[in-house]
Amino acid sequence: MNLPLPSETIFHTIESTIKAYRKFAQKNISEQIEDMTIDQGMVLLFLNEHPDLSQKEIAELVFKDNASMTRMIDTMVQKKYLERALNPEDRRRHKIEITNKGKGVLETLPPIIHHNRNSSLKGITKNELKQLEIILSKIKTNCENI
Amino acid sequence: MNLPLPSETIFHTIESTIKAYRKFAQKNISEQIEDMTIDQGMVLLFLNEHPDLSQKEIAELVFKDNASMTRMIDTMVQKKYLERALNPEDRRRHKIEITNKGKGVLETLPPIIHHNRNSSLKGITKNELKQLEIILSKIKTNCENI
DNA sequence: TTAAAATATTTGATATATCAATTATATTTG
DNA sequence: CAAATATAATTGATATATCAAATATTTTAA
Repeated sequence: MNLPLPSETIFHTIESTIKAYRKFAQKNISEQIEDMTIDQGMVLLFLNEHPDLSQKEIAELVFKDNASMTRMIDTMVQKKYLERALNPEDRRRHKIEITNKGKGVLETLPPIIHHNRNSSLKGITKNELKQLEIILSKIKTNCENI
Repeated sequence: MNLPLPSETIFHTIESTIKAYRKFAQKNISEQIEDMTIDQGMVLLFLNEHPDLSQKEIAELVFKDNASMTRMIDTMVQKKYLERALNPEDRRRHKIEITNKGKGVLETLPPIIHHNRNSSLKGITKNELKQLEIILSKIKTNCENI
């Protein structure tokens, strides 16, 4: 069969790139904010912009499943970044509210993230980014429509 | 600050692509092999090609840390895909051996993986793949050298 | 309008991720 | 050589991933 090893494929490159970015980004966040993961930070950013998101919707935005999101929000509630309130409009959903501590993080986080994105994309042209987007989207579409 | 939401960045695209591929690949594997994850399959492929790999080396190849690899191999030993033997050359390392059951998987797995890679890359030119590789490597390098 | 189906969330079980500390063995250095 | 250092693997603690099943509520349909 002579199948190339996983380490010789583009999927390995994709995976190693996103892991390198996550590690880099996490390091820069941890230097300034105690006890805050990238994913928790993203949850805060999304909720800040779209306060009516349900857990399920947040889960999709950060690529988690519902069960993981339940537990992630449990943790963030424990750490006082979030509070769960009932949603009178639909009592199956919870309204997730950002606490003052969470709002504090939302002051500190954006410049860090801005720096993370900028420095990891340094030297990459607008056109390259566009190409990257196009090619990756093709792969994604292939995986989803077969 | 007006920071774009994570969902509007290239990192989101990268992440969603690799997740889509993993989901697609896992589905195709699960249809034919009971109880086998992509990562476990990769461990088998690497060990088959390079039988002297240490746990630490395997861990790097599949992007896990040592602790995860210890437990992953525990699981694969329990499921009879692998056996741990002592390595007389260096008794800190274990020699990981593939069982007959593991060898059976190595017959079934390669055509599935070949199909996964081929169909997810359908319609993508050699040149596009090369571009993808180049651009991602730049991002990775940026993340690792700052 | 009530029964059935759908939806959002939670929980349980098991695997994996991650960090720090520990153990066993090898290597280096004074 | 003996002590210090380095390396490979394990373990403990906690968080997250994933699937399946359960719960609560809402929507749909007979």
